[in-house]
Amino acid sequence: MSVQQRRERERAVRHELIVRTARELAESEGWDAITTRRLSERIEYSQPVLYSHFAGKDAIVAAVAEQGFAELAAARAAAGTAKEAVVAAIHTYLAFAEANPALYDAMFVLGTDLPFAQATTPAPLLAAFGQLHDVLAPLAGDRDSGVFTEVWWSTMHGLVTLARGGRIPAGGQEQRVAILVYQLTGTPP
Amino acid sequence: MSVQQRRERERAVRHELIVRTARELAESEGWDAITTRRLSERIEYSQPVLYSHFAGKDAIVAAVAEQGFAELAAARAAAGTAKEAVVAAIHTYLAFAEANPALYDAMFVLGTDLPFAQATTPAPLLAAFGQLHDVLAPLAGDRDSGVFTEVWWSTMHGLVTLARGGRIPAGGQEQRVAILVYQLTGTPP
DNA sequence: CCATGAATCCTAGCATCGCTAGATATTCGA
DNA sequence: TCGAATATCTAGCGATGCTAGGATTCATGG
Repeated sequence: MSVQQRRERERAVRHELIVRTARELAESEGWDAITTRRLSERIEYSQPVLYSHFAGKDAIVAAVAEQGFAELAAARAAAGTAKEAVVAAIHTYLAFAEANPALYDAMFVLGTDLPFAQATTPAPLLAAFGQLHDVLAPLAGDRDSGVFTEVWWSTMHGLVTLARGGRIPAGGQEQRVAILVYQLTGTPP
Repeated sequence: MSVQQRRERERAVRHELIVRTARELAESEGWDAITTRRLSERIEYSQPVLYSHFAGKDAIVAAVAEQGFAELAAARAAAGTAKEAVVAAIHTYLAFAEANPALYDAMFVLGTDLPFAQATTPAPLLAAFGQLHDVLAPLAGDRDSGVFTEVWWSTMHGLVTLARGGRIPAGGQEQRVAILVYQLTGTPP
């Protein structure tokens, strides 16, 4: 039985190698540059090996995305007052997106058929949304805190994607965050 | 000289045919289903004809996007009070995105190398942003109205893309708009 | 009215893509 | 040490965006 265990261990290592390599490659050259051939070359295996681990390229992207959900959930910022918590959460979110653009795309832009807000939604994703909810809920007033969170998440997501696509100047995010905080808390940051 | 004029006219007609067909095809089957072969078959010309009109597939998408900018700018809503104008603008924007998902993607999601907020930015795009700015500026208070507009545009864009990707339930947009209006104007819609 | 030159368009092909079938090499148990 | 099962690779399929070069059409000058 030990043989099989070793093999499963080796498979798991290679599985992780594929995900890590895909992420590194995407982060350095963008998802468009990720082809199964280049990826297989990087991990020093042939193409079909990828398909013994994943159903297809989309599944690899999804695996990278899931890593991202876990990391985003883990990037919990230190919380002081309610307002400080909101400011910290916003900066954490935007910094995460800026530091890991390809990862962010895998999570929130690509693969529009991920199971979100469903029974099969990945736990780390629920955790990440839950953290944002916890921080924003105190500011919701008499409005539904879940919908309230969705709206402000949309704002942050819009800021990230519009800035990344060059639709709004990439440089002015601080000013926008200031307005965001003002709008949320009623006072400047 | 008349011959050349007729030819230019025919070229313009075919140019418009390509853009219109690409848009229809994208709207009915999604941009992923748009290939140069399928597109050329639809217009009943061979593939290379496309390249005599456009530098490549991206340029065709960009041409479709530019149509969208013009239409969005033309979809100016009737304005009453400042608040009514804001509510109308939000609904106009979201309705536009919902009615023309592929067009919206061409405008704001695909082709991240479009010239936005630059000297070469298409005039209809500036017009569309300017209209949004005119509506939102009265609510900006002491904050920069341009940045203020960018933030709320980001919110709407986030609502559109997250809902389209299934990240937030597609059904609850009305509730989110209500919160959006409340947050902007201080009173429920 | 015809031949010539240019403009126009299409056939055929290239490199690359995601993915897969069948052959080959490797490894383990008896 | 040998046979069987497992693991991996080579080779290839259909489809992609895009392009070169030949064929066809067409206006024009004699």
